[in-house]
Amino acid sequence: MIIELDFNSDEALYIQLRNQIILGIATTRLKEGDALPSVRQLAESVGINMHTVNKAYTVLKQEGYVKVDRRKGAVIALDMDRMGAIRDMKKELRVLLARGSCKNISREEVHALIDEIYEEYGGLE
Amino acid sequence: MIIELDFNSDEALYIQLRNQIILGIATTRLKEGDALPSVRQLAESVGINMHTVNKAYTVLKQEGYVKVDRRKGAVIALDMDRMGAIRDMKKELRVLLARGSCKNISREEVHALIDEIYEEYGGLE
DNA sequence: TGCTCTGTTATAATATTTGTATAACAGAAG
DNA sequence: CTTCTGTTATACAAATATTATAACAGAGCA
Repeated sequence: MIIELDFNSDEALYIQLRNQIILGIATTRLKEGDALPSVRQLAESVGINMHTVNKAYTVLKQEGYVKVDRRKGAVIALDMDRMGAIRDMKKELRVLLARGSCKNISREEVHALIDEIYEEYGGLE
Repeated sequence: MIIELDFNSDEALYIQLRNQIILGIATTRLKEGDALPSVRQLAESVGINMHTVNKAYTVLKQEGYVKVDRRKGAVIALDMDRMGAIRDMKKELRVLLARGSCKNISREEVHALIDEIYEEYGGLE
């Protein structure tokens, strides 16, 4: 999987990494059981420090997207805490929708946006 | 408007402030033209430093939610950059939906969540 | 005029976060 | 026995977040 970082972004590098890997899982480019590159390997290929990659992997582990095997490295392994995930999503949606509402983005437009994104990534379903 | 901060949150205080004010606008507790408390006043009432409040106001200004008048203080004034707002929302939704998708949250469930939030705040429409 | 309120600006100090840099360790694979 | 994993322990630099004082100009008001 190709990973690209924006070094001028205000988003931390390890967060960008995390997000891209989650996107990869959602779009089935990464599947349950797939191994991620080793921290050193990915660090070198992207041009950042090993610890930054390690931090991304640690976050992914804590959030239930990968399990880390000392021999194989990080492996996609989804832990289904649906309740927690829904709670988190709702909390973030509240602010996101409020921002949209202030900018005259209607409820219908938000629904449409979501459908658009689901169609962008055919595999996201 | 009552503002409460979580000092144990991993969210920066000025971001929490920003979010609560945006929520206030979306739920019509704050309306166009309403004045926010002065930086010193709000800082004291919440128990934080003046500069932290000032930073929140500065961000709100940059993002087009308030205008700052030297005599009246910060006043709700929405600048309608719908295109920009939609672009921002879409970008954030992509990651949010991907996270949900990994946790087996369906497209329909996301739609339902959004409707739930809109109904929570009757005034958000 | 003088007092008080606004945001603004300028420093400074401190703590936390982010990212990098080396280095070493234990466990597993070959 | 070498090489690959992740993990851990430091250390350091840079940026960010928060607090702390202090002063300034403009406006409101008595």
